Amino acid sequence: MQPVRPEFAPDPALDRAEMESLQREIAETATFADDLSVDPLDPHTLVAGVDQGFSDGTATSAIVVTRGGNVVERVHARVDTEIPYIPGLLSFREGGAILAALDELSTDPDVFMFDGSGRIHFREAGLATHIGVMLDAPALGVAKNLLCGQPRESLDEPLPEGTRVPIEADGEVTAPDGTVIGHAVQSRQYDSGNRYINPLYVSPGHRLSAETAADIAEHCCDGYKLPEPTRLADAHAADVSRK
DNA sequence: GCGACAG
DNA sequence: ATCTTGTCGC
Repeated sequence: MQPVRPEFAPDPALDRAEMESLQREIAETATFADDLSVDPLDPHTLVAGVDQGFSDGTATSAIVVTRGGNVVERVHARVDTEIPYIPGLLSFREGGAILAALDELSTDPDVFMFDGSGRIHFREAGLATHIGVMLDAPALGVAKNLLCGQPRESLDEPLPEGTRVPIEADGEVTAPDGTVIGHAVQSRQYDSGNRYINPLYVSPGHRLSAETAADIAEHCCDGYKLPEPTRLADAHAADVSRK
C-alpha cells in the first residue's frame, strides 16, 4: 500500500531542525481520538504488527497482519541504514524501511501497531504517529521503555497484571501539562517470585484515543508481555534480518 | 551548565 | 537495535 500523505515522508536527509519542524506539523495533523470504521476489538479486525531489525548497514522492516490470532499476511523489505538512532527522531531512521515493506503489503489493515511511541513523544509525533498520519490510518505505538512523560503513579514497584497507569505530559512534552498521552500497561506479570515483568508503554499514534490504544494492545496479548502482532513482526524481522 | 532520551 | 551462554525460576 502507498502513503496517503507522501509529503510527510520521513526524509533522513533533513537536518535536525527540519525534522522537528515536520514532526510539529504531523502532530497538528494527528487525531488522538477514536476514528475507526470497525470495532478494533472485533475478531474480524485486521491488525498489522510492524517491527524493524538491523544488521550490518541494512534496516529490515517486517509487517505481520493478524486477524483474531491468525496470520493473514507477512512481508518484509530491506533498505540501507541512513542515519543513527537519535532519541526523538526514530521515525527518520526506520521510516524508509517501513515504507518499503508497506509497498509489499497487499492487505489493507484496520489498525497498525508499531514498535516504539506514538503520542508519548516530545512533540507528540513518535514513530506510530508519523507513519499513522502518512497512511491516515488508525495506529498505536507499543514501547518497552518510556521516552518521556510522567506516570501518574510510581512504577517503581511491580504492578499486578491488568494494571494501567496513565502517562501525563509534563514540561518536556508539547501537550498541556497533565494531558494523558498514553499508558503504562502491565500486560503480564508473574504470580509470585523474585522476578517481575516491566510494563509496556502504549500510546495512540493516529485516529485512536489513549484508552482505545491501551485496549487494543492488551486485547492482542496472548500469554506474553508483547501483543501478538508485535511479537510476530519482531520474530520475522529478526529472522529475515541477519541473512 | 544539568539532565534525559523509543529503537 | 545489536553483541551473546549459561542460568535462574516457575
